[in-house]
Amino acid sequence: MDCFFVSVAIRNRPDLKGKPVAVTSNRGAGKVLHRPGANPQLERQYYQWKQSHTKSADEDLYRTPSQESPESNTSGAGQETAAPSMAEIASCSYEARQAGVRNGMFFGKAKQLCPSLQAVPYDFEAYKEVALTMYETLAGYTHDIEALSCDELLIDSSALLAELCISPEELAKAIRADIKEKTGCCASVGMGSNILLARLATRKAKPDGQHFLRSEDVDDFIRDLPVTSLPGVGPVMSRKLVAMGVRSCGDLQQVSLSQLQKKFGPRTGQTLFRFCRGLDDRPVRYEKERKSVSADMNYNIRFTTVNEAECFLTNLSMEVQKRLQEAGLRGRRVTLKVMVRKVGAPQEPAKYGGHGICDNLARTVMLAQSTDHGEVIASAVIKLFHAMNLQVQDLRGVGIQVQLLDGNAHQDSMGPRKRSIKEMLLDQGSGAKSGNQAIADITQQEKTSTTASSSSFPPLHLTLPEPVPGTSRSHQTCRQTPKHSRTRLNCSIEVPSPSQVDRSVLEALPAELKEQVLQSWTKTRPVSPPPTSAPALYTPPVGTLVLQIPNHPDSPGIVLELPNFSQVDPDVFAALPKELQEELRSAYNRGSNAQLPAKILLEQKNPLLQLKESGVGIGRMKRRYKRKNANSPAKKGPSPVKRNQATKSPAKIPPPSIKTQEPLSMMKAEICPSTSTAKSDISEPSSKILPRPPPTLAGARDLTDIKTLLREWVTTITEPMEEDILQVVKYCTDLIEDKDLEKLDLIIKYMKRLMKQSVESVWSMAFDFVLDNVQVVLQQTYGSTLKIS
DNA sequence: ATCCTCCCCTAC
DNA sequence: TAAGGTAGGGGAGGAT
Ligand SMILES: [Mg+2]
Ligand SMILES: [Mg+2]
Ligand SMILES: [Mg+2]
Repeated sequence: MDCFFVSVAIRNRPDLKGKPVAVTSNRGAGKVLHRPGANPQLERQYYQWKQSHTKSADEDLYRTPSQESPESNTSGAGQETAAPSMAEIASCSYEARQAGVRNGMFFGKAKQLCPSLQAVPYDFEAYKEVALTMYETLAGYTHDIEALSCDELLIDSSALLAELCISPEELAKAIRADIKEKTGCCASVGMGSNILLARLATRKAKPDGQHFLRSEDVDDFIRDLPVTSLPGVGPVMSRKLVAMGVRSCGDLQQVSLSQLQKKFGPRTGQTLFRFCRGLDDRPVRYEKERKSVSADMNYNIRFTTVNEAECFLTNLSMEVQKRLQEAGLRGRRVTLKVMVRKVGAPQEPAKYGGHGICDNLARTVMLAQSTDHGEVIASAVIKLFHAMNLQVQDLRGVGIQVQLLDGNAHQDSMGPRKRSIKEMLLDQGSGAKSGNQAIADITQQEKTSTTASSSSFPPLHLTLPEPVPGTSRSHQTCRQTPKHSRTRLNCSIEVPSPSQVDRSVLEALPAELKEQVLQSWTKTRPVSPPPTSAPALYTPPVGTLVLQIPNHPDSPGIVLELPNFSQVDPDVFAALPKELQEELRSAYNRGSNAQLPAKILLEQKNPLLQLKESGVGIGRMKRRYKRKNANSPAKKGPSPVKRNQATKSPAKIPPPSIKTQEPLSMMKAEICPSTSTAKSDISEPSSKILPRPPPTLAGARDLTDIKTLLREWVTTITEPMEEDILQVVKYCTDLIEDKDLEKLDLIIKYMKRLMKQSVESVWSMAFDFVLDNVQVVLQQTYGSTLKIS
């Protein structure tokens, strides 16, 4: 479904139809008050730099469609008061796309591209209603449905087509008309003989269309598709493929299976090999067992004390408890995932409350038995949290996951009752795969007026299909068993009584829930159950759609597991890599994720040591890198920045003194109580008032020292680490703040000489990165930039 | 070999 | 201000 949110939003806004529209939290102008010191370019350029320098040799290269558009406005500089809004666009209309607007784009930038862009707010209740109506409508045709998201689903239509004796096109047409009538939104339908082809066809069908990709046309169709069209091929794999000279599916067909498997692993290699030929034997899975339940919050995470963090973890655990219980699940494995401000990244990212540039870490623990209790989860994650030894004030995101869910867990014995039934069915279904079935992938798009009342069920004459998909056999067999056997199957999962059939089925807006979780930790009220706001209506199991079968009002009904809503239109992420979202997840964090050696644990418990190290902000991290590198085939030499810091003795606890004595300079804010010491005097907010010592880079302050450091850095290392580059940027911008432009100028020039003449082009790019950021800050601060000869 | 853990990547 | 969520697949590398 593209622009689902927009389609829903303009259902009742005929004035907006045909206009560029975006769903976003920013209302209107696309400008916000400028926050001094915010440097929106840093994160963007960091990402771009990363992207280009990981792109291996090939340069010119393929860029994924829709990924590029000229932007880079360094503007916004002149205006003291207004900065472009960094609210993300969750969904935008096709008219907006025409102007270059993309899902995931910042609203401020979108406004520049498309000044007439209209912002409309989220409306989760309406999404629920439309999604529900759409599923209800389709369930009137068949139950051979796999729900992919609130706006997208698969239908195994083989049985239905056989039964109705109509063509796929006719079916698609009928379905689309029906959905449009009932929801006021348009749906697109793609059809093919397997899931892959149906999906590819859907892409072609959009917007507001349908396409049947016939088997005999597949070869010609697929040959010229970019590899990114294939499911499972995103930006990273695309780059890897491009590096091998593979850009299109046709190119990919030329690569041998063994080569693909060698490069991407046995499973992924095989999938690539098959997909690029249009082959796919995955069955449509009517019931998928959920494998994990989780809750994450990666914005507005700012803690100053361990207690706050623990409190938040507790509340988040309660949220997970709630989701587990709503789903009727329990799990035995708990994972804590955190985002931690990357060393060298700004304390506050340009985006308000955003997580900025981070490292991701995750730790997992096995429970004695499965649980759905928030307290148990909380105690587990708090232990994990302490084992991670983080600086609480650098925490930027937290997530808790529960896995190995009851009923899913056992591979062999027990648990499988539900499973084996399903697999039996699926086996039969997939056995029929070879047949002529069509799988439809429904997509909703546009919206007109009428809102379908979700109450009245269509007295459809369409007969329900056989419970078992596909098999061309048995016309009669199925005829008798239809809904009944399927219903029984579903009953084994969860059948709320038919009375609640109507709404409140899909999950509530996560944002609201999170808001409360956030509120509650603020109040440092440790145990109180999370204020389940709006406990208003009774809610049947989350994500479950209960449907009454048309001509059988007294049947128990069927249950479709619907995917949860996330906060954004599912399409957002398709266009997202360009924006900051993906930057976070992308790869660069090798090495920083290693488990902390026991020794570090000791250090952390020593407040004195901790203080010193955190004063510079990189000591602790550096040691981690170092140690990791020592164990694994090191690719890069140690960074002089590191070495200067504290890494002298690789294995021993470093003498607490060494380099760290004076320069507690630039990262005042980091000089905070240690993480693990439960109590420690707090001295932070006052830091702004203190006179600021001159900026330093890894402890070096004098020009000569800086130069020496830089020279050592560039000459002894083949590939700079991101965090070191960020350190340099930080240092340079500190110089600007310190008004020491003369020094800045000298250093920039020195760096240019060093880095631009390096044989490694990475260094040249690193310089560009640094310079770009320096210029942006200069522009913002002084309205002009540095001239570099 | 097979598992387990810690990721990364991708879809929506 | 902004509200950057949720889930699954699978690879790398170590443990068994
Ligand atoms: Mg979609
Ligand atoms: Mg937004
Ligand atoms: Mg793809």
